[in-house]
Amino acid sequence: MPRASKEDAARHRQEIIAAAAHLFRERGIDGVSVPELMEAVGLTHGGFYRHFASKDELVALALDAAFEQSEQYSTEILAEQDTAEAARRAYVERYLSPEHRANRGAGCPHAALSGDVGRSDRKSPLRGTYTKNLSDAVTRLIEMTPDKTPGKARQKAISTLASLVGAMVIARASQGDPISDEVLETVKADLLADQPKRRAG
Amino acid sequence: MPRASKEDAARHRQEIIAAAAHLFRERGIDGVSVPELMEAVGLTHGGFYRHFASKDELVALALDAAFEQSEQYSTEILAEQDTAEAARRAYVERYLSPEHRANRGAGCPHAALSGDVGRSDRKSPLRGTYTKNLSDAVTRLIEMTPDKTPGKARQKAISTLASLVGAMVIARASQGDPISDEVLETVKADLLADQPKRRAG
DNA sequence: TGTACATCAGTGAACGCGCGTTCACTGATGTAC
DNA sequence: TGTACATCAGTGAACGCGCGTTCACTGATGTAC
Repeated sequence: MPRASKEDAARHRQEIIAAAAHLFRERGIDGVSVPELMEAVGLTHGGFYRHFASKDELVALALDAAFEQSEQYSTEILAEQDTAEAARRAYVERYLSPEHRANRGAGCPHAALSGDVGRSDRKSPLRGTYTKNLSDAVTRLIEMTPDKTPGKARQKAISTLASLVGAMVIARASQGDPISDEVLETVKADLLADQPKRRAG
Repeated sequence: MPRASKEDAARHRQEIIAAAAHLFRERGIDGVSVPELMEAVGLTHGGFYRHFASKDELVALALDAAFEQSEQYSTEILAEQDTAEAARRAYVERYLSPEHRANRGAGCPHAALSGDVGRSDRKSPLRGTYTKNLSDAVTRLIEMTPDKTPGKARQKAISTLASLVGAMVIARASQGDPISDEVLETVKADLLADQPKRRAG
């Protein structure tokens, strides 16, 4: 299969990025090799460098793609629900579900790749991609926060994100043990409880 | 340096485990090679297999050592403080500090290694080590929870752990950007707020 | 306590392997006329 | 629209490299007498 058409080549490029976005979340960046990625889309490894200057370049693109997919997902939830409160409830419930725990490759990039990004070089382009998408994730969570007091909504969004990511990371590491389900259920109940968030009396 | 004494050999073994516990947290399990580990304690790589059957065996021992160190740390805090509430406050403040964010290698194993454990083989011995230490961490956090109602205390401990781990993982991935500090500060404030946790009425 | 010898912690070269990357090659695609 | 040729997406062998691991060797340690 020499010389694919422009459209085929463009499609291949997108397929490689999509496969990388999935596989990197599933097995970590170092856990997926260039030959594996190319095989995943039905090509051989040699052609990789017609599309990307290096694996690092693909990593940045794949991280962006993973975040974009994740953003679409939460946008859908927001559109499906009538109120911010309902959207938040639906989001938290799906986020802390056994399905999300099992489905690393299609799940939240924060839960799947924050560890890898946190270890990457301080001036790696991954950092910029990550922080930009972190801010976007917070913004989307603010839209799901009923309390629209500017500062409060942002604080609640950030705390919610931290709880979600922490719970998922812990639940995945302890998967197979009953404590894994307990973590998901407990944090879910905590996040969905009617929290007045101000002093009771 | 052929044939070290029994005591030297035993000390070397502990040094290798300690170096691994530190370096694995800092750079990830795959990010540290056997030659690097041996060099870190002043030996050459060949002698590694007089101490451990494989790198995997060391990984399990190092994970255990990391958790033990972390447990000692929280035991110290508990001993230093007069009340459970003060211990919880001190623990949360130190956990969500810029120092802990910077000091991956000596920090919480949940924040540093949950990702790696979550990706490891489902029947890897790492899993057992992880879940055992997760339960212990929850138990210690229960001791720091003022509300001693059995169920409530455990729920709060689990939620607190998820928030801490999530905040640290996100803060490390976004380190260098102002949002990293914001995450630490916001989650800290949230965890230390006087939360009645029941309906305000 | 002193001597003779076996043990084995540590050395460093070497192993097979898979990694990221390069490159000569192929031949359908895309373009110029 | 048809022909001639340049382009370049994809192939597959090959590169240097570092990985985990093995192994023949060294010589101080530890033991038996």
